[in-house]
Amino acid sequence: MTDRIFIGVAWPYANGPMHLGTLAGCLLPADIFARYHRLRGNQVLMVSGSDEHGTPITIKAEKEGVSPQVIVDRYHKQHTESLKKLGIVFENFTRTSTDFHKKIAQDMFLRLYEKGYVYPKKMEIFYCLTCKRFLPDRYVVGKCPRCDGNARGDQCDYCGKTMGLDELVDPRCSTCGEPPEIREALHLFFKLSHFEKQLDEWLSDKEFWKPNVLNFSRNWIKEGLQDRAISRDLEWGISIPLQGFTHQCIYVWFEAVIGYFSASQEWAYLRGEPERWKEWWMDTATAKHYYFLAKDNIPFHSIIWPAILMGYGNLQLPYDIPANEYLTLSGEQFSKSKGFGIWLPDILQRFNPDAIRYYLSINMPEKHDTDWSWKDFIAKTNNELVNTYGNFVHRVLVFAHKNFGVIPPLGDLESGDTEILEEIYKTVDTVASSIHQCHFKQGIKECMRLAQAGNKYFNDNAPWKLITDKPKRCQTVLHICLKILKALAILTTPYMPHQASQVWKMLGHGDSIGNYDWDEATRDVKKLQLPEPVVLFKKIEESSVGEDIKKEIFPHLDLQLAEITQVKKHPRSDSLYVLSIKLKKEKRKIVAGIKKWYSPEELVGKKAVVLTNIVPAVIKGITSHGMLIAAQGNRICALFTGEGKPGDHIFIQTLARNPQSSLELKDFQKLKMTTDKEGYILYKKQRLQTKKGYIYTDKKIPEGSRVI
RNA sequence: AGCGGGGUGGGGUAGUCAGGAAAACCCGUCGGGCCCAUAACCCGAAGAUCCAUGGUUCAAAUCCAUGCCCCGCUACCA
Repeated sequence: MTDRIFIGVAWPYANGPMHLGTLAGCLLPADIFARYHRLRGNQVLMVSGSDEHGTPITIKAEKEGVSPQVIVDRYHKQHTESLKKLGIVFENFTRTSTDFHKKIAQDMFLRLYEKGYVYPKKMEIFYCLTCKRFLPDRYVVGKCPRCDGNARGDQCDYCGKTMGLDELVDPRCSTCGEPPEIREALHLFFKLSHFEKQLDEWLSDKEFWKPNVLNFSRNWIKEGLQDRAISRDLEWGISIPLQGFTHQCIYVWFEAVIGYFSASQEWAYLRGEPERWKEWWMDTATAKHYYFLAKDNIPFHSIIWPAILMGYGNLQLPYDIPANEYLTLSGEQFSKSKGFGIWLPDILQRFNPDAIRYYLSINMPEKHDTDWSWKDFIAKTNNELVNTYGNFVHRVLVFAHKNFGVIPPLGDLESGDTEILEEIYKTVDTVASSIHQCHFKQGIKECMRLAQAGNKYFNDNAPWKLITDKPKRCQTVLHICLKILKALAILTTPYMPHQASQVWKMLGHGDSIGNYDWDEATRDVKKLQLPEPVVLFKKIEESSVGEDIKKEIFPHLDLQLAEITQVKKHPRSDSLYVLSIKLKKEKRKIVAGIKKWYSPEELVGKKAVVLTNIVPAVIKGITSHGMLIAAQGNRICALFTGEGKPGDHIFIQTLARNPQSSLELKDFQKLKMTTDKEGYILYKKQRLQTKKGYIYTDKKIPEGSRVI
């Protein structure tokens, strides 16, 4: 019997291009899952869309001097194109700015209001007189009353103190810099607290969830659910359909999740069967709802969205939320707002989408954060995808095409044959159950294992000898190899759909692999004419990511941002200082020869770049545990500084950090780093950075100055 | 600070929830085979006190406790 599978994918925000993390954590697992279920003959409804409302989009539009609509149109189009290239297939990928969504979001809002789950309450908010708008927390900056550090909104960046609006010292609007005033405003609150018990009960039988998702959600409830404001003073959003509130908008987190519901209805409407969505949302017996998202989004889907659905009544609740962890880049986190990451439109231009899908599948952040490293991407693509898998497909097809031209018949079986045949059947089952349980990494690994077993089988039987000695036997061996290929084509379809259909064609099928189901993987191979095979995947040249990675010593450096806490003169030298510096946790002493250029007053409190893993050196009697990095040119010396906290790592995007325990000075001196005309520090034409931004000199210095 | 994740051969990971025979996989190193294939494929070898200490057990990488060290979140970013 067929199941109905609803798949909701977290809505990518339309203020910039999508990055790899979204693909790895949300889109790809969802697509694998959906494709698998479609192959299984289940009815799949997979929806998502661009999340197009909210302040960040307004701000971006203002910066560019265009209307928000221009921004969201641009990125929605770009998102759609990226998805198409990647082969991520939705039943409906829509956007939150449609009238359709607006109407349904407002209906849902009203229904909750009518049932008493939404109620008005007064609250205090910052209002900027210059910008003429209310300011969300993150758009107010000021000083922390406790540590005097920079604080944003209701929390101090530095010491982490949370505070009320009135506690923030010297608050400023982050856009115009003017002090805002506190205004009282009437807002609408969602009565989340009302659903506490109901949610707890609903979660009680979710033992099959990923432990982190379940524990996180249960803890949230245990700590007590607070009612949340769901109205905002914005012009860019869905207006609240209530008298007295029409100047306000529905808060985006509230409105965006409703998109799952509206996108389903829109899908039904667009295909001319406007009632079909009910099969997924109201037929609670057969429909299962899955949501694919990243860990930061868990409570919205495991608490708030279910509460909305409960409040609305009679709608299907999530069945599973197999949330993923994060994908990091060279060990640092992706960030859309900081512009740090790998963007889908960019990487799709450079690499085969199936290669990207492969690497992200085998390296998926299912249980913990995983790292996208360019080096590893190249290694896995070349060694596993190209060599093991691609070459197996190729050698079999080339051999069969050259010697037979058709798929040869199966003769008498030997023991090795039955073994490999069983291996096929076993793999088909394990891949199925892996995907079924959302263990995507395991599934693709099983596919690779079968390809490897195929290689072994091919080698052991040496058909290139059999072709002259025992042609009949050779036919059987090749028949079995082609059977493996057929199974692999089906099994890898969810992971790498493009190559799968290519293999399918090369096996002599005149029709699309899309016409077949999962069980086709084990059905007999027919005598089909084989076309001329072509290569599936080409190796990635190391130069295509721009670096000679192997001899690279840059990754061995452990460069960190350090705060200088104390400056003393070196007792035995006129040019040296002894600096106390603070890293993430530890404190160190380092000796630096910058007395000529900096006074102690200038240095204390400064953030500077320090090489922390250099072998400690005794300099005129004092041991220096690290080395201050500076640029020198034309008799000027400058230190480097940048955004971030003490201990933050400094790196470049294309090389993963891999610090050695101790680095010789001469190794460091081999590296050529220079400054550019804007004062950024370059290594191999790339700027060094923290995750918060680039590293730069603290004073003007000639372009091309050596870094020492 | 609070919350979450992690520490497994030289590098990268799996295994840990439901404790049990030789700790699995990819890369790298060394040796061998093969030569159909994208200089690819196959076999073998070296290499791990599975972070530390203590505990539970006939049996611990796996369970419990404590400690050390990394990383992330606590931003309307997946």
